[in-house]
Amino acid sequence: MAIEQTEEIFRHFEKYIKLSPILKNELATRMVFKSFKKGKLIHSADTICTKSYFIQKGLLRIYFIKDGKEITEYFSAENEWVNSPRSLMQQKLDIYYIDSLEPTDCFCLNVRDLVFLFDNFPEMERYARLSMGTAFGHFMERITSMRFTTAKEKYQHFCETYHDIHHRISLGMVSSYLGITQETLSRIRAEK
Amino acid sequence: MAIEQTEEIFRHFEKYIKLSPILKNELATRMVFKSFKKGKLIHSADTICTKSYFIQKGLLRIYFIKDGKEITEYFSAENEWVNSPRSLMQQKLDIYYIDSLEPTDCFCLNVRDLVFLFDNFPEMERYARLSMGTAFGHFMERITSMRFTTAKEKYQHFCETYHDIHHRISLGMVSSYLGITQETLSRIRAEK
DNA sequence: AATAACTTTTGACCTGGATCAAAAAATCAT
DNA sequence: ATGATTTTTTGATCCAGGTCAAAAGTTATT
Repeated sequence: MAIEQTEEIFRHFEKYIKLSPILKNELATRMVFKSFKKGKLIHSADTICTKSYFIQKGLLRIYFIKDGKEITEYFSAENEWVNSPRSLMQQKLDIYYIDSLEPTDCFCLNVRDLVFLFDNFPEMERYARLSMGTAFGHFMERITSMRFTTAKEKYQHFCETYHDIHHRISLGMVSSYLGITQETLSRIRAEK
Repeated sequence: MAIEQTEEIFRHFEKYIKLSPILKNELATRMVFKSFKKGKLIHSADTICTKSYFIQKGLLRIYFIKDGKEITEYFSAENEWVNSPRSLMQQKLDIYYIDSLEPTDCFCLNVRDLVFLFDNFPEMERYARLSMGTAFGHFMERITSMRFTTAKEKYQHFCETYHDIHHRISLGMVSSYLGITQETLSRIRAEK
């Protein structure tokens, strides 16, 4: 991959670890740049996940299907990794689908390269541990926000968490993310 | 710490990584065995968390206080690590308290030793990454179980998740964990 | 054992948000 | 552009679970 495109993702890594020139080179060699147009299915639940995507620009949705309806698990935007976590790490099937809500540019690493990097660069293990810690904190906040809060408070929390992208996402996707109905969310939005 | 007591925790590590004799020795040297009687406050929100506890036997609760009431974030029992995650990792204050719901025996590692182990044993980084992955999966399941489920289904999911300990925990603590009222939980339990 | 201090259960009532239905608005395809 | 499809809004009704209150049961203290 052209080394000039890697600045952003390297900056992301360097929030957590120092990148040696050797590791930078290994990363740049292994990452593949990919563009998806809006509405593309990037990963399906009936395949094992073999790739992890780092979003440079765009917006993806991770969802599963319950009673025939798509339920949003979460959204991912710029500077975040996206994959089907259990499927990727344990190389088995899981319930999640991933699609693009906007035209999206990604860096893509396949599972063999990930394993290589973890096996040969301890700092990659550290990066993964620390960045997962950050994600963990967000999950705990989300769990807190889902108990003991009204639908309106849930929506407000959502707008804070996804402040710069909440207006790019359709009503139905947001409502299933929050665990409320479309109708209720529509009324909440109307009332101010 | 006496090396004979470490069998269980070593077995836990070895679910994820291979332990070299050197690492075993470092762990055994640094871990301190601690016993808490029931009802002891193990960590308070007004201190920075400096220790991580691995439960050998017993039951701990992680909670925070909202509107003067204790809200259970989660429970931890045998073979699990307990700490105030963000407080421990970032050495800053966070909202969580930890107390013992039963007499509890733990292995205790302080933050300096943790840092030493992470700095000197890449396999510890890997262990942390992989075991966090497991915890992550549980959180995702919990989030799913909290949306689109009735109070009864939430309680059933709780009983499955904490199958061998759900009867050891008081009503109020369970209901705040689930985000329902005590009264509702009492009625659910009564009805069969 | 008696008293005090929690914890759980039971009852009566009320409300936030679900459900069902259909109109209005926005987006897409030819 | 024009009709077709999808998304959002609005309305009417209903019920799961919240709130408040008080009784019953448990556990701890002297």
